[in-house]
Amino acid sequence: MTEISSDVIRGCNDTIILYCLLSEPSYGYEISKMIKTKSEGKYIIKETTLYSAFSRMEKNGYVESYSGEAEGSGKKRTYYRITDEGRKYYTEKCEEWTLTKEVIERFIEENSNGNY
Amino acid sequence: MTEISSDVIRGCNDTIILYCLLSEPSYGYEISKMIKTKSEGKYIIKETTLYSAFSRMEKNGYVESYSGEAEGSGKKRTYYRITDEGRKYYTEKCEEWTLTKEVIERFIEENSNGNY
DNA sequence: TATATTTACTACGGCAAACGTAGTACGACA
DNA sequence: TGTCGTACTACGTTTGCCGTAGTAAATATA
Repeated sequence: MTEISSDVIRGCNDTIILYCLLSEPSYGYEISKMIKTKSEGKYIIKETTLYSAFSRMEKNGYVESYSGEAEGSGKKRTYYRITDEGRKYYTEKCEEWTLTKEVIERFIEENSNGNY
Repeated sequence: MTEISSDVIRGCNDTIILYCLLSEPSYGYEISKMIKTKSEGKYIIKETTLYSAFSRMEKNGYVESYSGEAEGSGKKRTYYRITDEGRKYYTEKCEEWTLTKEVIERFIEENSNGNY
């Protein structure tokens, strides 16, 4: 069975993560669940990929981290909040995706299984 | 102005190049022209990217090279021909693209310029 | 005729994102 | 008591893209 291409997704992990932060701050584990759910189990982001994306994006000013705690317990988590720069970056990435996708599709031939 | 994402294209260069070889063998310079034309100038593949893709794909058995000469002159060129394995690989890559694209698009928000 | 541009590559090294492996630590559950 | 889920961190490898540079022949331009 065909699987997600990690080489294509490579250029989109930042976009995917930022999407998950658009409405409210979140943290690693929750985001990985969101991605799994939203993709209907088709894409499961690797932990190392996720956390390295966080630190890269924080360095670039697209997200900000703060320490919060899980409800009930006093356990700490690192939350991430998207910045204005991050929103701008997300928008640009979406435009870039649309353009790139259109170009790539000129070189893609859908198989004609669907012929009838 | 928005440009092609080389991080997204990264996973697709092999597919793009193989597409150019589907109908007949070709060589580096011609393929780079084909890509530029077919993408309406939006994607210009780097020479190093192209030639390293050739050697990688030849190593993997997706293309075969042979020495031919340009019409008129006795100048030599290296032509590439897609193999059966290469065609299979191309088909798989297309399926993978379609699946990956569908997943990514769940995390993309088109800007609403087009609202009317 | 001299020079620049186009054609057609090869070699080498660097970079960045993804990923494999491993390890830590705490809480819940059985 | 031990396993599973949660919530990470550290470290090193791989892979594909790309910058720079160089070669060389053919063709266009001055």
